[in-house]
Amino acid sequence: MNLNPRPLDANPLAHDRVYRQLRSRIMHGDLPPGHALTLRGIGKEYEVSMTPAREAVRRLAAEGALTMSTSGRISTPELSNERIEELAALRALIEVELASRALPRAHMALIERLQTINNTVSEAVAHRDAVSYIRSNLEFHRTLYLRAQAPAMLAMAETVWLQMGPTMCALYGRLRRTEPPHFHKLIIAALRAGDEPGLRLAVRSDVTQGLRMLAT
Amino acid sequence: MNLNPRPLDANPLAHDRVYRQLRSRIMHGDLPPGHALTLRGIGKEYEVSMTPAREAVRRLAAEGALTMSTSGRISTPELSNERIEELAALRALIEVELASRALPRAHMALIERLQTINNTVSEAVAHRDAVSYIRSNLEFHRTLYLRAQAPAMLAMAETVWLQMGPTMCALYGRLRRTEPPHFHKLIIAALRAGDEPGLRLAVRSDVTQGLRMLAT
DNA sequence: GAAGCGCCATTGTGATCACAACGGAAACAT
DNA sequence: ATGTTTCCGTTGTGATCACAATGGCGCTTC
Repeated sequence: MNLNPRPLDANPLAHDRVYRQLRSRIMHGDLPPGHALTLRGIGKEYEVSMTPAREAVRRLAAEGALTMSTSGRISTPELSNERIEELAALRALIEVELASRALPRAHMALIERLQTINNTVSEAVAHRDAVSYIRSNLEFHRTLYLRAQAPAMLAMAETVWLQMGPTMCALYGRLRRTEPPHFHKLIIAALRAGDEPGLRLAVRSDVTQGLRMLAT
Repeated sequence: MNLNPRPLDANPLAHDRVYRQLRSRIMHGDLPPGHALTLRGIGKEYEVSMTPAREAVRRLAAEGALTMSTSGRISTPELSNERIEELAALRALIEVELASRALPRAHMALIERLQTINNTVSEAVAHRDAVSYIRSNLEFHRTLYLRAQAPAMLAMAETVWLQMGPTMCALYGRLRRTEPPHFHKLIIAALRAGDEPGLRLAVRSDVTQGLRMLAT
């Protein structure tokens, strides 16, 4: 019998560890757009050789989280306004569907968890903590969408988040206003009421609102 | 001045060449679901070492075109019915949007090209040529969506096609009926008439029709 | 005949190295 | 001062190798 020789939650593979840590940094806005990376630099930072670093970079590049110049140089993407609009439209399409699918499965415990996460979002906004804001905002959305039981769709949504990570970094770095997350409250209210059209509108508004700030 | 030392359309990089050829084979249904691949086998087939083969495989795995077992074994994905339903829903969401964005830019030359491609689709169906059918069907959709000028959305749509490639292979391999592509004609008619709601419905129907056949 | 067991060829992983191309800066010329 | 050229350090690419884990196959046993 297979006595679980590998603890699935603690994968020791180097390339996977590098991938996950880099991905987290990019998605959460640690790296500004156009930031250059090198395979040897990544390898040194995570104490691995070039090989796993290359695999992690290649994987992230395939997801659009990193771009490679024609000569192979690695950097975070600098998105054009047209591409930002596209990604926002994709967020709206996919996340509205995910929210809609999560609605019938949303019970009280989930709504309370969202409430708690949203308090963290509010605190982050009040303290002008950009990193904490991005992280808790994504956690809010992911917690809701996990209930949709649609892993392929969720993966697509996360890919879009990943691509927008550096741009979000640049945005919230120069953002000074402190606004409470109004649309999150609408989302929670629609969930409580079981109001599907209202939920779709609230999610769409929340996603689109971010776009307006990104338009340069 | 830079005298274009590298012809961009003839990239000699080995890993990219392997990636493109494998991707094409997968998307066009050359490989059945669950088909196993090995790095050394790929390297031998394309006359490269394991390193470029690994990069190509890693990239395809990141796009969902290949799956890797916990021990790293490589194979084409065997999709569950739930995942097929998800992917079909994603196709509907994204492709309807792409078609809608292409509509205002669709001029007569494009419609005639679609007509020509659709004739090839019909011939493939009549001859029960599964490979030709999948290829020309994808070309039909891609030709339309290219007009949307939305590369990020098109990339997402192609990623979904890629994930469904092996499943389509299994489906059309055992499909015996010969049906003319009815919804393609509706799409062309809606394009001619500038009928946006009709176009959305036709694209959604065309995508969903495939799902019904895939449901086991 | 079927289930359990052990062995070994096969496979992915990661490190290292040689190499060619790129990019930036310094040096030069105008 | 500006534009050009040269040059070298840096970077990605691909090949090769050692290694550990895996999984299939044949053998054993009941």
